Amino acid sequence: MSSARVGATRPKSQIKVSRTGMSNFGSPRAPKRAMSRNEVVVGDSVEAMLGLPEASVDLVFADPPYNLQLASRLTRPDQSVVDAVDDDWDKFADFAAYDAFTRDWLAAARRAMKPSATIFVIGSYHNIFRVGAIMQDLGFWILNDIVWRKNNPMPNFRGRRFTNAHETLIWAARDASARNYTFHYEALKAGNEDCQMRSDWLLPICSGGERLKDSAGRKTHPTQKPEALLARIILAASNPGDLVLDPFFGSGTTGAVARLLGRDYLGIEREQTYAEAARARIAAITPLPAVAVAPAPSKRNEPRIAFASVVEAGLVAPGVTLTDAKGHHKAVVRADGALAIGPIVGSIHKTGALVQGLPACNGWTFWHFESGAGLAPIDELRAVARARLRDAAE
Amino acid sequence: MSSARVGATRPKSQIKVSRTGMSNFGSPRAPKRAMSRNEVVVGDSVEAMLGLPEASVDLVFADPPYNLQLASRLTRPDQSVVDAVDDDWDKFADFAAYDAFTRDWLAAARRAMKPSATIFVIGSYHNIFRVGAIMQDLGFWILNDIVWRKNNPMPNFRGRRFTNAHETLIWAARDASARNYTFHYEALKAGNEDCQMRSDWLLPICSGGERLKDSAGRKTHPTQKPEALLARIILAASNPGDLVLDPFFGSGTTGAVARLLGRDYLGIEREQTYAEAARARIAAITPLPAVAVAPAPSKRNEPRIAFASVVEAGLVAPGVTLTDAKGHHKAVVRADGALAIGPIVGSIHKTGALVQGLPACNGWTFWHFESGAGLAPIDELRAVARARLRDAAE
DNA sequence: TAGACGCCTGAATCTATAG
DNA sequence: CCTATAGATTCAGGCGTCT
Repeated sequence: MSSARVGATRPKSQIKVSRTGMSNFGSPRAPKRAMSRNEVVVGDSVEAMLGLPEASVDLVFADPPYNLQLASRLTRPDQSVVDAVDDDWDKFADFAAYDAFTRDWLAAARRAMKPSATIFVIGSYHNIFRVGAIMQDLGFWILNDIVWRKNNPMPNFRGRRFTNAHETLIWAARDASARNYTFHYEALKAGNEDCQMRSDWLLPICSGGERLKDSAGRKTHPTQKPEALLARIILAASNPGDLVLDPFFGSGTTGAVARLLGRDYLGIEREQTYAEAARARIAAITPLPAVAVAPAPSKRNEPRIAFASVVEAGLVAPGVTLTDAKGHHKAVVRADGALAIGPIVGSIHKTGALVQGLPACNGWTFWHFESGAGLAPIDELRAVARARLRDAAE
Repeated sequence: MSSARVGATRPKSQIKVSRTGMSNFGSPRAPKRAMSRNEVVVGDSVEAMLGLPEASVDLVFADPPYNLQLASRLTRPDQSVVDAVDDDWDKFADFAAYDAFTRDWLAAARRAMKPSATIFVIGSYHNIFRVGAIMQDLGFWILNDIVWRKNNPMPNFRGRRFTNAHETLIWAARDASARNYTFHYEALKAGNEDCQMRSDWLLPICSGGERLKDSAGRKTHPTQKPEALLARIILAASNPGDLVLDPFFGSGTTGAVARLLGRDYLGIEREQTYAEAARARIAAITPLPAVAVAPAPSKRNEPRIAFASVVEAGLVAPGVTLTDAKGHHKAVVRADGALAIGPIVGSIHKTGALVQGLPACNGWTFWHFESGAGLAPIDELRAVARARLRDAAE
């Protein structure tokens, strides 16, 4: 079981952290080396991703430069100066240059993704529309756009716009045909008052003790993302032991949360200073015990059981009459696992659909048997069969 | 005053509603005719917009086809069929065709916009990224992206994605240099618990009595937008008497709300059926009285008053000493309306900035005078001067 | 020690007008 | 176009200090 790889089985001292920069990453023509995990590579994102084996990554989180195009300085009403993102890495000559940059890194990320992998890209209105269009052009299949609503955003100081109170994430599969991507629907629902998790997430910005600062108290990275955001992403769309790639690693939130949650990570960061801060940050993380991060069991992942095997196992005898919950419809269990309604014979699903006049029906929940304590769905018999299957496997 | 044009001054019988289709709208070479208002034009959006005078529109709301790319029909868990958008107007051969369509209508809309006009475009993840990128390419300047959070979205029936619980609006000015666009910041703030309006709006979807239905109970239009959404947009970004253009008029929500709020509208709609439903809907609207829709007064729009004129009016005598709210700093009023601090002479703003060591200062709120009932800001004297100005004008 | 109070800060495309 | 100047403009939360 993959979650056995986390926690106590992977003591801190065995975490390999490369201090050699990007020496292992050459041009695309360089021989492919074995997959490296749990490293922070210092270097260019595109080059580094092209050095990875194709189809080797389970999940990508990317927080690319936003291309903010800030013209002048901004002061608060009290005349204090807003510490804006004016770093060189956020400067692009024009939209064409930003688009070319975006196409390059997205194509390289897509190449490294397994066919079942998905990608999350975060951005603001300055860049997210270009990013999304290019993703569609490259063949990514958008699954959702997600809104990170900030409960404590910076206000609009001039009163000329709406408070910019959110950022946007695009969640996409590698291809339109991908049907086997990881999405822990049930776990998210269980953790959300038993309601489906929506596309709008309310989370505070990264501040307080979580925010990395240097010895002088200045923030280490201007755009550090909150761990809660990464935790939701990683829990939703990956399994323990999966490899999470972050091509714009920055302060390393992705790596810190991946390690906490028993996932492997691979970070790429151009700035040596950020990479070093990220390594130290991640090294200080104690992974959660495996039991805390094991994927919740979900109906979808349960082994499939034929009704025939329920009959074969003696859990219900051939000849027994099943009914719907209200006893309106009746059908007889056949020895081959089909049901008979008079001359009509069909699966539990087909017969259930037939008597209701519907195109489809889940027979496991529609048909009931007399359990001794009243009517019960035959799904309960399936649960017993599954439990026996598990016992036999151990 | 422009708001005098609304309400009782414009009785229902005078609303001109064209029943002649797009006969007045020819090729761009056709002679420009007088601006038409409060009409629903049946025809192609691009052609109709190119027939409008340049720079004639104050606000654009556009709800273009979303290019949903639905592959097959979707059923709910109870097997009922979801009534999806599968109309011909939402079918495009590929992204290139959708992009070309989008460029055309956005360029035509931009041409019709006054330099001070703004545009709202609504979409979902299927199309909004392409729309936003093309808007930037055409020279629109994005002011905000706005998230319409639905408190009652359709659930995700397959449990393979997050509930798609929002749609995205892009709010943009015609040009990056536009500084004089309409934005009723104070009114929005006053209606939002005295907090600035954020970029995430929580509104229910259009249902119940608001939803247009035909005699058989089928919804008239598959994507009718809620009036509350349009009301917020129109109230935020237009003034009474302004012209609001909607190139994809559909069921006419834009027109109905514009008429209610004392704005003029111009709707363009390709389908005769929708246009007729929209006309009937709008005709049934009674505009609100002018006083209900008059723009709230804002400090920004008050006439400018020089401190010299406050002195000349005898509201404060030369030689009087002003202080800040805590009495730490002192300055003497000069006969010419400047302040003196020892040998230093400057405006109320410059001297206020100087004593605080700040680059700027609002002298009206910084400097105080002895009012008899304690210290009061000289802004109160300005208010008196303004009131006298108003009285004199009447 | 708990609460009051003030200071600081966050991915920001953040003014209007006169001359 | 430009420059100079008037003057309008912020919310939530963390943290340190004071009472």
